[in-house]
Amino acid sequence: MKNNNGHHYPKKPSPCNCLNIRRASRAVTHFYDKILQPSGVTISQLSLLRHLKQVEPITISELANVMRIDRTTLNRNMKPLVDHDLITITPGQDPRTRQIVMTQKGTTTTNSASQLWDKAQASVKDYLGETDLAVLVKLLSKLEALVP
Amino acid sequence: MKNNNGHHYPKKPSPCNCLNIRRASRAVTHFYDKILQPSGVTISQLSLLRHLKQVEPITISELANVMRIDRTTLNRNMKPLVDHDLITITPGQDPRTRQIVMTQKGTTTTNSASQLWDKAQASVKDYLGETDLAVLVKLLSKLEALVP
DNA sequence: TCATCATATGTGCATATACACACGGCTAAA
DNA sequence: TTTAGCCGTGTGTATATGCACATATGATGA
Repeated sequence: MKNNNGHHYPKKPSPCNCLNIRRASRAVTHFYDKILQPSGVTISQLSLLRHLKQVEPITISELANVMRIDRTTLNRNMKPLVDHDLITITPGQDPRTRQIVMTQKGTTTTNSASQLWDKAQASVKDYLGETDLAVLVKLLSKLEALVP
Repeated sequence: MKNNNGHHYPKKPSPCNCLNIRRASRAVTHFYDKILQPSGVTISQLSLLRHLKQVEPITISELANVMRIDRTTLNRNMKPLVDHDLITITPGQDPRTRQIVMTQKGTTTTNSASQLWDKAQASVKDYLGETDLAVLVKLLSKLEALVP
Protein backbone atom coordinates (compact mmCIF):
# COMPACT_ATOMS: atom_id res chain seq x y z
CA MET A 1 0.00 0.00 0.00
CA LYS A 2 1.79 3.09 -1.26
CA ASN A 3 1.07 6.79 -1.13
CA ASN A 4 1.66 9.38 -3.86
CA ASN A 5 5.36 9.61 -3.20
CA GLY A 6 5.91 5.93 -3.81
CA HIS A 7 6.61 5.35 -0.14
CA HIS A 8 4.70 3.06 2.15
CA TYR A 9 2.49 4.05 5.01
CA PRO A 10 4.23 4.07 8.36
CA LYS A 11 4.42 0.64 9.90
CA LYS A 12 3.13 0.01 13.37
CA PRO A 13 5.85 0.89 15.86
CA SER A 14 7.09 -1.61 18.41
CA PRO A 15 6.61 -0.90 22.11
CA CYS A 16 10.40 -1.24 22.28
CA ASN A 17 12.14 2.07 21.72
CA CYS A 18 15.33 0.33 20.80
CA LEU A 19 13.76 -1.87 18.17
CA ASN A 20 12.11 1.16 16.59
CA ILE A 21 15.37 2.96 16.10
CA ARG A 22 17.11 -0.18 14.92
CA ARG A 23 14.45 -0.76 12.30
CA ALA A 24 14.58 2.83 11.15
CA SER A 25 18.36 2.66 10.99
CA ARG A 26 18.25 -0.44 8.82
CA ALA A 27 15.68 1.13 6.52
CA VAL A 28 17.54 4.42 6.10
CA THR A 29 20.84 2.61 5.60
CA HIS A 30 19.21 0.47 2.93
CA PHE A 31 17.77 3.57 1.29
CA TYR A 32 21.16 5.27 1.10
CA ASP A 33 23.01 2.13 0.04
CA LYS A 34 20.59 1.61 -2.84
CA ILE A 35 21.10 5.14 -4.10
CA LEU A 36 24.88 4.91 -3.67
CA GLN A 37 25.06 1.55 -5.41
CA PRO A 38 26.38 2.88 -8.76
CA SER A 39 29.34 4.43 -6.95
CA GLY A 40 30.45 1.09 -5.53
CA VAL A 41 30.59 2.23 -1.91
CA THR A 42 28.15 1.90 0.96
CA ILE A 43 27.02 4.81 3.13
CA SER A 44 29.21 3.45 5.89
CA GLN A 45 32.22 3.52 3.60
CA LEU A 46 31.36 6.92 2.18
CA SER A 47 31.12 8.25 5.70
CA LEU A 48 34.65 7.04 6.35
CA LEU A 49 35.94 8.57 3.12
CA ARG A 50 34.29 11.94 3.72
CA HIS A 51 35.63 12.16 7.24
CA LEU A 52 39.07 11.14 6.05
CA LYS A 53 39.01 13.79 3.33
CA GLN A 54 38.69 16.47 5.97
CA VAL A 55 41.37 15.29 8.37
CA GLU A 56 43.91 13.26 6.42
CA PRO A 57 46.55 12.25 7.11
CA ILE A 58 45.38 10.86 10.41
CA THR A 59 45.96 7.84 12.62
CA ILE A 60 43.44 5.07 13.16
CA SER A 61 42.54 5.95 16.73
CA GLU A 62 42.20 9.63 15.91
CA LEU A 63 39.92 8.93 12.97
CA ALA A 64 37.84 6.61 15.13
CA ASN A 65 37.49 9.46 17.60
CA VAL A 66 36.41 11.90 14.93
CA MET A 67 33.92 9.44 13.48
CA ARG A 68 32.67 8.42 16.93
CA ILE A 69 33.01 4.77 16.02
CA ASP A 70 34.76 1.95 17.79
CA ARG A 71 38.46 1.80 16.97
CA THR A 72 38.48 -1.89 16.13
CA THR A 73 35.37 -1.53 14.00
CA LEU A 74 37.04 1.21 12.02
CA ASN A 75 40.11 -0.95 11.67
CA ARG A 76 38.14 -3.70 9.96
CA ASN A 77 35.91 -1.35 8.00
CA MET A 78 38.99 -0.03 6.26
CA LYS A 79 39.76 -3.39 4.72
CA PRO A 80 37.38 -3.21 1.73
CA LEU A 81 38.56 0.35 1.06
CA VAL A 82 42.18 -0.76 1.04
CA ASP A 83 41.30 -3.75 -1.13
CA HIS A 84 39.56 -1.47 -3.62
CA ASP A 85 42.50 0.92 -3.55
CA LEU A 86 40.53 3.86 -2.16
CA ILE A 87 42.79 4.45 0.84
CA THR A 88 46.27 3.43 1.89
CA ILE A 89 47.66 2.75 5.34
CA THR A 90 51.32 3.43 6.04
CA PRO A 91 53.47 3.57 9.21
CA GLY A 92 53.41 6.93 11.01
CA GLN A 93 56.30 8.86 12.60
CA ASP A 94 55.53 7.25 15.91
CA PRO A 95 56.05 3.64 14.82
CA ARG A 96 53.09 2.61 16.94
CA THR A 97 50.76 4.61 14.73
CA ARG A 98 49.53 4.19 11.16
CA GLN A 99 48.74 6.97 8.72
CA ILE A 100 45.56 6.71 6.69
CA VAL A 101 45.50 8.63 3.44
CA MET A 102 43.15 8.72 0.48
CA THR A 103 44.27 7.58 -2.96
CA GLN A 104 43.47 9.33 -6.21
CA LYS A 105 40.84 6.72 -6.89
CA GLY A 106 39.49 7.33 -3.41
CA THR A 107 39.08 11.00 -4.17
CA THR A 108 37.21 10.51 -7.42
CA THR A 109 35.02 7.81 -5.89
CA THR A 110 34.21 10.05 -2.96
CA ASN A 111 33.25 12.88 -5.30
CA SER A 112 30.96 10.83 -7.50
CA ALA A 113 29.40 9.07 -4.53
CA SER A 114 28.81 12.43 -2.88
CA GLN A 115 26.66 13.50 -5.80
CA LEU A 116 24.44 10.48 -5.23
CA TRP A 117 24.51 11.18 -1.51
CA ASP A 118 23.15 14.67 -2.21
CA LYS A 119 20.13 13.09 -3.84
CA ALA A 120 19.53 10.78 -0.90
CA GLN A 121 19.79 13.71 1.48
CA ALA A 122 17.32 15.73 -0.58
CA SER A 123 14.91 12.79 -0.71
CA VAL A 124 14.88 12.48 3.04
CA LYS A 125 14.36 16.19 3.46
CA ASP A 126 11.47 16.13 1.02
CA TYR A 127 10.03 13.06 2.68
CA LEU A 128 10.07 14.33 6.26
CA GLY A 129 9.91 18.03 5.62
CA GLU A 130 12.48 20.52 6.87
CA THR A 131 10.85 21.04 10.26
CA ASP A 132 10.44 17.38 11.14
CA LEU A 133 13.94 16.64 9.90
CA ALA A 134 15.35 19.27 12.24
CA VAL A 135 13.39 17.76 15.11
CA LEU A 136 14.65 14.32 14.23
CA VAL A 137 18.27 15.43 14.09
CA LYS A 138 17.98 16.99 17.51
CA LEU A 139 16.39 13.89 19.03
CA LEU A 140 18.94 11.56 17.47
CA SER A 141 21.75 13.73 18.71
CA LYS A 142 20.38 13.57 22.21
CA LEU A 143 19.92 9.81 21.96
CA GLU A 144 23.52 9.38 20.92
CA ALA A 145 24.48 11.16 24.12
CA LEU A 146 22.66 8.50 26.12
CA VAL A 147 25.97 6.65 26.10
CA PRO A 148 29.33 8.15 27.01
CA MET B 1 31.16 16.53 30.52
CA LYS B 2 28.03 15.19 32.15
CA ASN B 3 24.74 16.72 33.24
CA ASN B 4 22.73 15.93 36.36
CA ASN B 5 21.30 12.74 34.96
CA GLY B 6 24.72 11.23 34.36
CA HIS B 7 24.31 11.53 30.61
CA HIS B 8 26.50 13.48 28.24
CA TYR B 9 25.61 16.59 26.34
CA PRO B 10 24.38 15.95 22.83
CA LYS B 11 27.17 15.45 20.35
CA LYS B 12 27.40 17.52 17.22
CA PRO B 13 25.23 15.91 14.54
CA SER B 14 26.64 14.96 11.18
CA PRO B 15 25.32 16.63 8.04
CA CYS B 16 24.47 13.08 6.93
CA ASN B 17 21.00 12.05 8.03
CA CYS B 18 21.89 8.41 7.68
CA LEU B 19 24.99 8.62 9.84
CA ASN B 20 22.99 10.36 12.55
CA ILE B 21 20.47 7.60 12.81
CA ARG B 22 23.14 4.91 12.61
CA ARG B 23 25.03 6.53 15.48
CA ALA B 24 21.91 6.87 17.56
CA SER B 25 20.99 3.27 16.82
CA ARG B 26 24.39 2.05 17.96
CA ALA B 27 24.18 4.12 21.13
CA VAL B 28 20.68 3.01 22.07
CA THR B 29 21.49 -0.61 21.28
CA HIS B 30 24.56 -0.35 23.49
CA PHE B 31 22.46 1.21 26.24
CA TYR B 32 19.93 -1.61 26.16
CA ASP B 33 22.55 -4.33 25.84
CA LYS B 34 24.37 -3.04 28.90
CA ILE B 35 21.23 -3.09 30.98
CA LEU B 36 20.23 -6.54 29.69
CA GLN B 37 23.69 -7.95 30.29
CA PRO B 38 22.82 -9.85 33.51
CA SER B 39 20.09 -11.73 31.62
CA GLY B 40 22.57 -13.09 29.09
CA VAL B 41 20.66 -11.94 26.01
CA THR B 42 21.05 -8.89 23.78
CA ILE B 43 18.20 -6.57 22.87
CA SER B 44 18.21 -8.10 19.41
CA GLN B 45 17.77 -11.56 20.90
CA LEU B 46 15.16 -10.40 23.40
CA SER B 47 13.22 -8.86 20.56
CA LEU B 48 13.16 -12.23 18.84
CA LEU B 49 12.08 -14.02 22.00
CA ARG B 50 9.31 -11.55 22.79
CA HIS B 51 7.91 -11.73 19.28
CA LEU B 52 8.13 -15.51 19.36
CA LYS B 53 6.29 -15.63 22.67
CA GLN B 54 3.30 -13.96 21.06
CA VAL B 55 3.08 -16.04 17.92
CA GLU B 56 4.64 -19.42 18.58
CA PRO B 57 4.64 -21.90 17.06
CA ILE B 58 5.57 -20.16 13.84
CA THR B 59 7.71 -20.76 10.78
CA ILE B 60 10.90 -18.87 10.00
CA SER B 61 9.55 -16.81 7.14
CA GLU B 62 6.42 -15.90 9.06
CA LEU B 63 8.39 -14.78 12.08
CA ALA B 64 10.66 -12.76 9.83
CA ASN B 65 7.58 -11.07 8.45
CA VAL B 66 6.21 -10.28 11.88
CA MET B 67 9.56 -8.94 13.06
CA ARG B 68 10.12 -7.00 9.82
CA ILE B 69 13.61 -8.38 9.52
CA ASP B 70 15.33 -10.16 6.67
CA ARG B 71 14.56 -13.86 6.58
CA THR B 72 18.16 -14.96 6.29
CA THR B 73 19.21 -12.60 9.04
CA LEU B 74 16.61 -14.11 11.33
CA ASN B 75 17.78 -17.56 10.33
CA ARG B 76 21.30 -16.86 11.55
CA ASN B 77 20.21 -14.82 14.57
CA MET B 78 18.47 -17.88 15.92
CA LYS B 79 21.71 -19.82 16.17
CA PRO B 80 22.92 -18.42 19.52
CA LEU B 81 19.41 -18.91 20.93
CA VAL B 82 19.38 -22.54 19.85
CA ASP B 83 22.91 -23.00 21.18
CA HIS B 84 21.85 -21.58 24.54
CA ASP B 85 18.74 -23.75 24.54
CA LEU B 86 16.28 -20.87 24.55
CA ILE B 87 14.40 -21.97 21.44
CA THR B 88 14.10 -25.13 19.39
CA ILE B 89 13.56 -25.59 15.69
CA THR B 90 11.71 -28.63 14.44
CA PRO B 91 10.24 -29.67 11.08
CA GLY B 92 6.72 -28.39 10.41
CA GLN B 93 3.75 -30.22 8.90
CA ASP B 94 4.75 -28.92 5.50
CA PRO B 95 8.21 -30.46 5.35
CA ARG B 96 9.53 -27.33 3.69
CA THR B 97 8.84 -25.36 6.83
CA ARG B 98 10.37 -25.32 10.29
CA GLN B 99 8.57 -24.65 13.54
CA ILE B 100 10.20 -22.34 16.03
CA VAL B 101 9.15 -22.81 19.65
CA MET B 102 10.42 -21.47 22.93
CA THR B 103 11.92 -23.76 25.55
CA GLN B 104 11.24 -23.57 29.26
CA LYS B 105 14.60 -21.90 29.71
CA GLY B 106 13.66 -19.50 26.95
CA THR B 107 10.52 -18.51 28.82
CA THR B 108 12.26 -17.83 32.11
CA THR B 109 15.06 -15.95 30.38
CA THR B 110 12.55 -13.85 28.48
CA ASN B 111 10.73 -13.00 31.68
CA SER B 112 13.80 -11.97 33.64
CA ALA B 113 15.23 -10.05 30.70
CA SER B 114 11.91 -8.27 30.28
CA GLN B 115 12.20 -6.89 33.79
CA LEU B 116 15.53 -5.32 32.87
CA TRP B 117 14.04 -4.16 29.58
CA ASP B 118 11.34 -2.31 31.55
CA LYS B 119 14.06 -0.34 33.27
CA ALA B 120 15.72 0.57 29.99
CA GLN B 121 12.39 1.68 28.58
CA ALA B 122 11.71 3.83 31.62
CA SER B 123 15.17 5.36 31.43
CA VAL B 124 14.64 6.42 27.85
CA LYS B 125 11.24 7.85 28.65
CA ASP B 126 12.70 9.82 31.54
CA TYR B 127 15.60 10.95 29.42
CA LEU B 128 13.62 12.24 26.45
CA GLY B 129 10.34 13.02 28.16
CA GLU B 130 7.01 11.57 27.15
CA THR B 131 6.27 14.19 24.51
CA ASP B 132 9.60 14.00 22.70
CA LEU B 133 9.53 10.23 22.87
CA ALA B 134 6.15 10.18 21.15
CA VAL B 135 7.48 12.51 18.47
CA LEU B 136 10.52 10.28 18.01
CA VAL B 137 8.45 7.13 17.67
CA LYS B 138 6.34 8.75 15.00
CA LEU B 139 9.34 9.96 13.03
CA LEU B 140 11.11 6.61 13.25
CA SER B 141 7.99 4.85 12.09
CA LYS B 142 7.77 7.11 9.10
CA LEU B 143 11.45 6.62 8.33
CA GLU B 144 11.04 2.88 8.37
CA ALA B 145 8.38 3.31 5.71
CA LEU B 146 10.96 4.97 3.48
CA VAL B 147 11.71 1.48 2.24
CA PRO B 148 9.10 -1.05 1.09
C1' DT C 1 0.92 -37.96 -14.71
C1' DC C 2 4.26 -34.69 -15.39
C1' DA C 3 6.13 -30.33 -16.31
C1' DT C 4 6.10 -25.93 -14.40
C1' DC C 5 5.79 -22.57 -11.05
C1' DA C 6 5.68 -20.88 -6.42
C1' DT C 7 7.23 -21.33 -1.67
C1' DA C 8 10.38 -22.31 2.43
C1' DT C 9 14.67 -22.84 3.71
C1' DG C 10 19.83 -23.06 3.75
C1' DT C 11 24.36 -21.11 2.67
C1' DG C 12 28.42 -18.56 0.48
C1' DC C 13 29.99 -14.16 0.54
C1' DA C 14 30.67 -9.54 2.10
C1' DT C 15 30.14 -6.01 5.36
C1' DA C 16 29.38 -3.97 10.08
C1' DT C 17 29.80 -3.95 15.11
C1' DA C 18 32.37 -4.32 19.47
C1' DC C 19 34.54 -6.69 23.64
C1' DA C 20 38.69 -8.98 25.49
C1' DC C 21 43.20 -9.80 25.05
C1' DA C 22 48.00 -9.53 23.34
C1' DC C 23 52.06 -7.15 21.76
C1' DG C 24 55.29 -3.69 21.06
C1' DG C 25 56.92 0.93 21.54
C1' DC C 26 56.84 5.54 24.04
C1' DT C 27 57.31 8.09 28.47
C1' DA C 28 57.75 9.43 32.92
C1' DA C 29 59.05 8.35 37.64
C1' DA C 30 62.40 6.36 40.80
C1' DT D 1 68.94 4.39 33.25
C1' DT D 2 65.81 1.10 34.38
C1' DT D 3 61.20 0.09 35.09
C1' DA D 4 56.49 0.59 35.33
C1' DG D 5 52.72 2.14 33.10
C1' DC D 6 50.37 4.19 29.21
C1' DC D 7 49.24 4.20 24.26
C1' DG D 8 48.37 2.56 19.45
C1' DT D 9 47.43 -1.25 17.02
C1' DG D 10 46.09 -6.02 15.65
C1' DT D 11 43.26 -10.08 16.20
C1' DG D 12 40.16 -13.91 18.14
C1' DT D 13 35.57 -14.41 19.00
C1' DA D 14 30.77 -13.50 18.67
C1' DT D 15 26.87 -11.24 16.89
C1' DA D 16 24.15 -8.71 13.25
C1' DT D 17 22.87 -7.62 8.48
C1' DG D 18 21.39 -8.79 3.78
C1' DC D 19 22.12 -10.13 -1.29
C1' DA D 20 22.61 -13.93 -4.61
C1' DC D 21 22.18 -18.43 -5.39
C1' DA D 22 20.98 -23.27 -4.61
C1' DT D 23 17.88 -26.95 -3.09
C1' DA D 24 13.84 -29.23 -1.97
C1' DT D 25 9.04 -29.62 -1.85
C1' DG D 26 4.11 -28.32 -2.42
C1' DA D 27 0.64 -26.95 -5.83
C1' DT D 28 -1.32 -26.39 -10.33
C1' DG D 29 -2.57 -26.88 -14.94
C1' DA D 30 -2.16 -29.37 -19.46
